[in-house]
Amino acid sequence: MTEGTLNNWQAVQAEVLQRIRRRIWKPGDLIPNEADLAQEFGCARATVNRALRALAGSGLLDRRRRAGTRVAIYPVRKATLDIPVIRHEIEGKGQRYGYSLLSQLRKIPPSPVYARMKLSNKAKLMHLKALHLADGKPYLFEDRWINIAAVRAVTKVDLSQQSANEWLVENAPFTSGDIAFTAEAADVETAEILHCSEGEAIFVIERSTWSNSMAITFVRLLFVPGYRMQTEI
Amino acid sequence: MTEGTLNNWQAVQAEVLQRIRRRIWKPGDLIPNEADLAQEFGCARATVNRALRALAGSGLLDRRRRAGTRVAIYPVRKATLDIPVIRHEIEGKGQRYGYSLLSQLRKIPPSPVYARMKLSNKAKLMHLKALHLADGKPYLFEDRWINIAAVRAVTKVDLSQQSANEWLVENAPFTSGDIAFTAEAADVETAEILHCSEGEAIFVIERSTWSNSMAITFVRLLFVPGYRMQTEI
DNA sequence: CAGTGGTCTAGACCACAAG
DNA sequence: TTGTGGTCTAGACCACTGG
Repeated sequence: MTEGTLNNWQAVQAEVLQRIRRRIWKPGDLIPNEADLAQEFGCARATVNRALRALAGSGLLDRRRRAGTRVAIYPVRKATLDIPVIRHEIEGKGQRYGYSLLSQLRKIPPSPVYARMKLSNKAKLMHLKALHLADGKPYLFEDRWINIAAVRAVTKVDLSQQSANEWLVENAPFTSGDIAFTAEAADVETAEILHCSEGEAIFVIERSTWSNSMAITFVRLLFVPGYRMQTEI
Repeated sequence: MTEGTLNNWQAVQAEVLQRIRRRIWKPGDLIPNEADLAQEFGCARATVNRALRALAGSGLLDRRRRAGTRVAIYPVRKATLDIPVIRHEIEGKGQRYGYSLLSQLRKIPPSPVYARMKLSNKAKLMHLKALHLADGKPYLFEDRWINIAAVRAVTKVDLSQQSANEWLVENAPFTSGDIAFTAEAADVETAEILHCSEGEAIFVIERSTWSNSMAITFVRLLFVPGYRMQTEI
């Protein structure tokens, strides 16, 4: 048993982690309450609280008022993905960024797009296709729909110079969104744009965003074959 | 301007968010320091601190000692993915879970696997192949390497009954790991196991975990075509 | 050097939910 | 009802880093 006091929340967190890993506290076990731990560790309850709250946030503990704190039976691991602006992602790898607007027009989208954006009325949206390049080579094909009603200013922007991605990030903050990841076979158009073969496996990110339940945009990002999205857990 | 005091951190967070969204504080702007905001909001500095810390955590603010707090120029969005135990993921959709161990043997892995696990010496590892089913249909093909030296007890477990996934979660806690997502074309073996066609686009998760820099396991999860990983942001 | 965020403390009250 | 975590407060000291 370690003697001495744990005088910061990281130390408390580390000690609790140890006890979970060494199975002193096993999955499903109820651990002592904050006040008792504070006394044992020789620190304030707020310090224990912060440590335990952090561990609960990363899925290792389950905490409920009155019921106390338990070691999670199945620690649901949480991976945090950073969704950077594409230009930054490319420049971050030390590559030269390129951008090319392929088409821009207003039209009524197919119903799957409506569904994803949770729109009901059949208004025209702005439809963009663009290609992002890394060191001059195709990197990502962007297929985007923008709800003009939600972000009128977009009609006055020259999207052949600044990508819709960046413009929206800076000018159309969203309050909620959802994101999905899939693998798809490249269709003819995608294959041509990304300089790959039809049918190749493409990593796809689909993202929708809303501002107070008003749809802003829906975008499909189709990455060049071999793309790898990576993070730490 | 809202009158009255903001007496909890969520309210402070909401107010700060408003000011960012209404562009009262623009990207790049230095915002008032914690003490000033506490006075303005009529709450303790700790309350402001917690609100701002949370916003910084979600990428909307950049905070540095002495330099102060700025509105992030490019709010790097963070998506949090839950990595559940596979059985729970399937049962959570209301489907019946099935599991089948396809093969289990000890052998020396190919060097790409060594690289991923950051192993140097050429010891034998345990190699598992297993199929997870949802309502009796193939859902996920698991191809896993386990470092026996790191988790000896695994040799005594009957992995045809309990999936390695679940056993490891409960018995081999890790301290760090990394995870990657890609799209790949199904090879012959995968196609056969997942009952799909060779060359179909497969969503793949690769995960490695370590316990204090000792490699525990490396696993490739190959999902049936059409799989969609989704989350909110 | 000095101003900023990072954290701790001791005490207090509150919100929730299990019994 | 009552024990638990959730949070706030006022004050304090510290760590970092920009000028």
